[in-house]
Amino acid sequence: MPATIRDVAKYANVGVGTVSRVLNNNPSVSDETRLKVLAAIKDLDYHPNPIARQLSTGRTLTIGVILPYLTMPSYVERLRGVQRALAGTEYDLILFSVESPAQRDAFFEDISRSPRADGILIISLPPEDQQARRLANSQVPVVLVDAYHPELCSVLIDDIQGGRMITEYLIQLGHQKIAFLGDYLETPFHPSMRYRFQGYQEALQEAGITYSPEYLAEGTNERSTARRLAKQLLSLENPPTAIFAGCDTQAIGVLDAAREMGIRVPEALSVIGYDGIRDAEYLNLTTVEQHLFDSGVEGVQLLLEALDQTIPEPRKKYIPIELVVRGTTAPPLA
Amino acid sequence: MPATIRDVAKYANVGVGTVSRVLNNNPSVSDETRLKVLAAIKDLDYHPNPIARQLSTGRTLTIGVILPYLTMPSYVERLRGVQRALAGTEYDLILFSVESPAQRDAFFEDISRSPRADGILIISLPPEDQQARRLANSQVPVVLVDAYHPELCSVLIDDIQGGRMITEYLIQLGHQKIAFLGDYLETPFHPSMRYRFQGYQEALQEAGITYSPEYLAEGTNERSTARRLAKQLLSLENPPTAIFAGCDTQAIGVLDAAREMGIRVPEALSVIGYDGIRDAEYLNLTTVEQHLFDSGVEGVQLLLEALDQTIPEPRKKYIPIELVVRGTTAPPLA
DNA sequence: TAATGGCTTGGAACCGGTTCCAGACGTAAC
DNA sequence: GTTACGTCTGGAACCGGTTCCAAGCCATTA
Repeated sequence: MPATIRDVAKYANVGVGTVSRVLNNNPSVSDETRLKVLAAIKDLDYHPNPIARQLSTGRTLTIGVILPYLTMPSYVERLRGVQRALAGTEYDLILFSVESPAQRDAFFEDISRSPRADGILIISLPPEDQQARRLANSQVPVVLVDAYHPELCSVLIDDIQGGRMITEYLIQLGHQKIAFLGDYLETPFHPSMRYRFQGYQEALQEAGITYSPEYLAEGTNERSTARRLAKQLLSLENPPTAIFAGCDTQAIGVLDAAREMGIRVPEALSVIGYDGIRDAEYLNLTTVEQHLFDSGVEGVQLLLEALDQTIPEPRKKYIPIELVVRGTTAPPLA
Repeated sequence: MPATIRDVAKYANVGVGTVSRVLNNNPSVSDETRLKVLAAIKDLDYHPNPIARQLSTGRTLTIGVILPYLTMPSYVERLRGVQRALAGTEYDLILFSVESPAQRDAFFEDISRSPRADGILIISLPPEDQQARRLANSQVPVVLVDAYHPELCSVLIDDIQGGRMITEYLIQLGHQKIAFLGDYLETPFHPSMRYRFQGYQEALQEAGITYSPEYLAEGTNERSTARRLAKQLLSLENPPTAIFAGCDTQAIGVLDAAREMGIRVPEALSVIGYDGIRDAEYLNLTTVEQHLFDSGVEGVQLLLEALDQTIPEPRKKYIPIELVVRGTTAPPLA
C-alpha cells in the first residue's frame, strides 16, 4: 500500500498541512522542517496521488483532444503539433478519437459537462450550433482547430482562399479544363472540402470559365479511390488538362493514375494537391501548404491563454496557407 | 456551480447513498425511489464528477500509452490499433509521447509509482532491467508492444526471423550481393533494427555468403536519408543487386534513388521493405507485413486481461509476420 | 511589561464521490 | 404477540490531497 500524506506527516512529526506546503514549495516552511519532511518523503518512497490532488484543486492538468479517427496523415500531423506544444507544459494529453457522427455528438455532450479535462481541443470536427453553445457555456475552455464556430475560439485555415489560390494559379498557367477531385462534398463531418470546392468555383467564375459538372469527381479519401476517379476523368471525351485534388493523398492517387495511363506529368497533365504532408515534398508535388503541425501548436497556445483568463473571449487565429509550386504543374500543351 | 450528489439527495429527499446506488444501478432501490432520484438528476442537470469517483473507487478508467514521438507511420498504425481496441471499453486513452531517452526514463519512473492510469501500454520502447523490475512491481499492470522484457507481458514481433525471412527469400531468388540499409544499429531506443540485421547476417552465413561491411548503410529513419544512402550503395564499384531496407519508409527512399539513377526495379535492383505500412501496398513494394494495427489491438487485449486478474503473470504473444511478395523483387540479371 | 506583528505550524474542513453499517419497516412464521 | 428475516434506506466514514483559520513562538516597539 503506497504511503499517503498522513503517513509522511506522522513519520516526520509534523502536520499534514506542512507536508503539503513542502510538496507545493510554499515558502513559509522553515528549512529545518522542510528537510525533515523531505527525508520522510524519501524514506517512505512517497509520491502524491494525482487524483486526490485533482479533486481538491479542481484542476486535472489534462487537455482533452478530440479528433477524427487517425487515418489521415493530416490529422496525425496536427496531433503531433499539439503533442509537441503540450510537451513543455504541465498538462497531459487525453485522446478521444471519433469514428462516427454519433460518437462525435456523444463526446461533445460528455465533455461539456464532466470535468475530465481542464481544456478541450477539437480538431477538424466542427460542432453544430447547439453543441457549440453548450461547449461555450461549459466550465472548460474549448478551442477548435481546423474548424470554425462564431462562439468558440478557433485556429482556422481559409479553405475557400486555398481553393481559389490553386485554381487561379492553374488558370494563370493557361489551363481552362480544370477538374476537381475530392472527398464527398456532402459529408456530415468536415466542410473543408466544400470550401475548397467553393474557392475553385469562384475562381473559375471570375475568370469567366464555365464550371462543368463532369469535371467534378467525388469519392472516399483514399489513394486507390482517387486513382480510379482520376482514370475516369482522364478517359473523358474532353479530358481536363489539370486536376485539383482535394488533398495530397488524393493527388498521389491522381499521379498513380497518370503513370498507369502513360500520361506525362506535368507536360500533359498538371496535378496539384492540398495539405502539405511530408510525402508531397518527396514526390515533388505542387500543393497548398497549410502548416498542419503549426495549427496544432497554435491551438494549444490559444487554449493555454484561455486557461489563464477567467472569461475567455472567442478568438480567431488564421494559419496562413501558401502555394508551394513544385514539379507537377506546368502550362498546358498548346 | 455544477450540482453534486448531495444536492441531488436533498432535492429528492433521499440520502446520498441512495443516489449513489441509483447511479450505479444497484438493484436494491425501490422503483419509486429510483424514479424520484432520476427526476432530481434530470431537474438539476446533474452529472457525476469522474475525478471524485476515481478517488473513492481507486480506478481511473484510463490506460496510459507511452510511445516514441509520432513521426513514424508504424507507431501511428500501432496506436490506431490501441485506439480501436479501447473504443469499445470503458477506458480512456492518455498519451505520453517520448522524445528522448531521458524523457522515456522519466515516464517509466513516474508511471510506475503514480496511479495516473489503471494500466500502461508501452509501444516500441524496451525498458532496461531495473526499469522493468520497477514496472513489474508497481501496482499497475504493464504490457509492452513491439518490445520485450522477460519480466513483463509483451506483444512482440520476431524481428530476427523477419530479417532471415527477407534475406532467405532474396538468396532463393538468386541474389548474392545483398545490402542492408537501416537505422543506426546502435540506438538507445529500440533494438528491432539490430534484430533485423542479425537475421540478415544469420541467413547470409547459413547460405555461405560472406557478409561485406560495405553493404551496410546506416542512417536516420527518413526517406531522404535512405535515398542518399542508397545512392552511395548503388555507386559502389561492385554494387548490390538487392537492398533490404530496414523499414518501408527507407525502402521508399531506395526506390527514389533507383528512379533518379535510372536503375530499373525489379530488373536491375530488388528492393524489399519491412513493416507493411499502407503506402507499401500502393507502391507495390515487397515487404514483411508485421500487422502493426493488430499488435496494438493485441496489446490492449493482453492489458485488459491483466487488469482482470489479481496476479498478472508475464505473458508473451507473438504477432506473426509474413512476407508479402509484390513487384519490387525479382531474380538478378544473369 | 504589554502590545504588535511576522513567521511557522497543526489540523479541521473540504473536494464529490462510494461503501458499509445500522436501523426502519413490513411480512411471514411460531 | 413476538421473533425472524428480507427489503430498502440514511448517513458517517473514507479515498488522499489542499486550504485556511487559529494559535504558538519570538523579536521588536511603546
